[in-house]
Amino acid sequence: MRLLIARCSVDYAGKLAAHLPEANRLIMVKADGCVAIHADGGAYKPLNWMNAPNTIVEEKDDAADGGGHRWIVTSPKKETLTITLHEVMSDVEAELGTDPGLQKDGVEAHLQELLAISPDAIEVGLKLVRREYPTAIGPIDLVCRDESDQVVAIEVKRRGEIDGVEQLTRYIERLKLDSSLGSIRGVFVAQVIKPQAKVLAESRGFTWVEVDYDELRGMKPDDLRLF
Amino acid sequence: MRLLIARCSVDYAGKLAAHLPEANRLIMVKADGCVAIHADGGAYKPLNWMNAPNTIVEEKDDAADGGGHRWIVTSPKKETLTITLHEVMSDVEAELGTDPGLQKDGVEAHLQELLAISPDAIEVGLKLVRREYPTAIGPIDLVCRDESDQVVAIEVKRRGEIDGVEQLTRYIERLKLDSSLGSIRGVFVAQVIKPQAKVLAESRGFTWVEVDYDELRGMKPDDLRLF
DNA sequence: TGGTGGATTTCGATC
DNA sequence: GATCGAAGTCCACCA
Repeated sequence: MRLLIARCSVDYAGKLAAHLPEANRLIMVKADGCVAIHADGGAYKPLNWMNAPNTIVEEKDDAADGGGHRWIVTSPKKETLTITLHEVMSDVEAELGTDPGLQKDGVEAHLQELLAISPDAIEVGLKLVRREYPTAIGPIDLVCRDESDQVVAIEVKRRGEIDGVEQLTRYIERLKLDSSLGSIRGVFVAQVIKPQAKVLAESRGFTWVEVDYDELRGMKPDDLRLF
Repeated sequence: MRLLIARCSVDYAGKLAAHLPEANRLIMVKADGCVAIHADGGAYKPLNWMNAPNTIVEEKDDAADGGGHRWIVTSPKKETLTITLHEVMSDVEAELGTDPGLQKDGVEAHLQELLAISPDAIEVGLKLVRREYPTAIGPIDLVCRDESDQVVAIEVKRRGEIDGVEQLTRYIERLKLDSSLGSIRGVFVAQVIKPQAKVLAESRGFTWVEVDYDELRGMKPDDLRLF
């Protein structure tokens, strides 16, 4: 990884066109050839970047002031990032090696897994029929039967938004084509559900449930915990 | 901005739980207090991060090997990032100042603007009735009338995906409540439309059109160009 | 390799 | 401050 702190200006031409006026910034070049240009603020997203694979050409540029030079980064997809270096304040290079990677716990997949084990957390008496129930337009997160044996289609999200309700709507629509299942109802489950999504769910005749991940995890055997 | 290259291990507890085993990485601390931990590859997204605002506490940690120390980053929202530094290979600090920011050209707003000027690019004979046509569930990008004077509702996206078709569906549904408009049809317009979105659009009775941004821009007066 | 859906999405506009 | 939609989204999974 190479880290350059420099006064620079930048032009990008590719999926759109973008320009950065001259200012002090960090230019990060990773081992895989990807380039990112960071300002001193604004979350983790760089102002401008080029993903790998890239070819980076460094050229002396007499036109640039301060005897500067210029980096031209090009990707196979006709994208170009042009970095004009006006003044380099720092230039550090380091070999980091490959990263063992990130272990995660608490994403949607885990939530779905926990709910498959404990459907009671959604609604008392619910029994799992199938997880990832296949349909022509994609799998339904959970399909259960309630105490009165009615089929219940369940869409699980970490954060419940309007898209999730639309998704559930399409699934239910699809399930209803299969007359052998009897009448079907939908439940929208998430850790947090936005008000608009609640309203849309209700207007579609679905119920919604907000569940607590830590409580759910407390319900399951410890050996399923990652750490 | 402070840039630390170090052998470190990291734990995050917040919206989820995550762990990074010991390895060499870049730790970036920006002026606004946000922290990002980068590996030497993998686009611009860091392995782990904490957005501003944060408080960073550095503590000597006799438990850590190599006489290392530990950074504890906490946000007001009960998130915690714990960075254990085993060995610091480089430590650079620089004042970058505020950034003038990025100028963009070619985003959805520009596409919509261009299509409002040249609806012919969508379909010959189309005439604009209104841009951002208001409805109770949000504005319709473009409402036009075709050569036979039928009302045409148009949803514009940079990239056409299934969500955009759903959006158009809701708008048309809404417009049909207003009987004064007569019969209405929908057109889905984007620079690129995914196959699934094409199929869904057709099944909803909409037509779809892929338009070329550069060609469109060629049609409009030069003074509207940013650069 | 391309399509699809999730994300600690981030970011900006608008209410 | 909450909400909503766009994004050069990134990313993993799966066909």
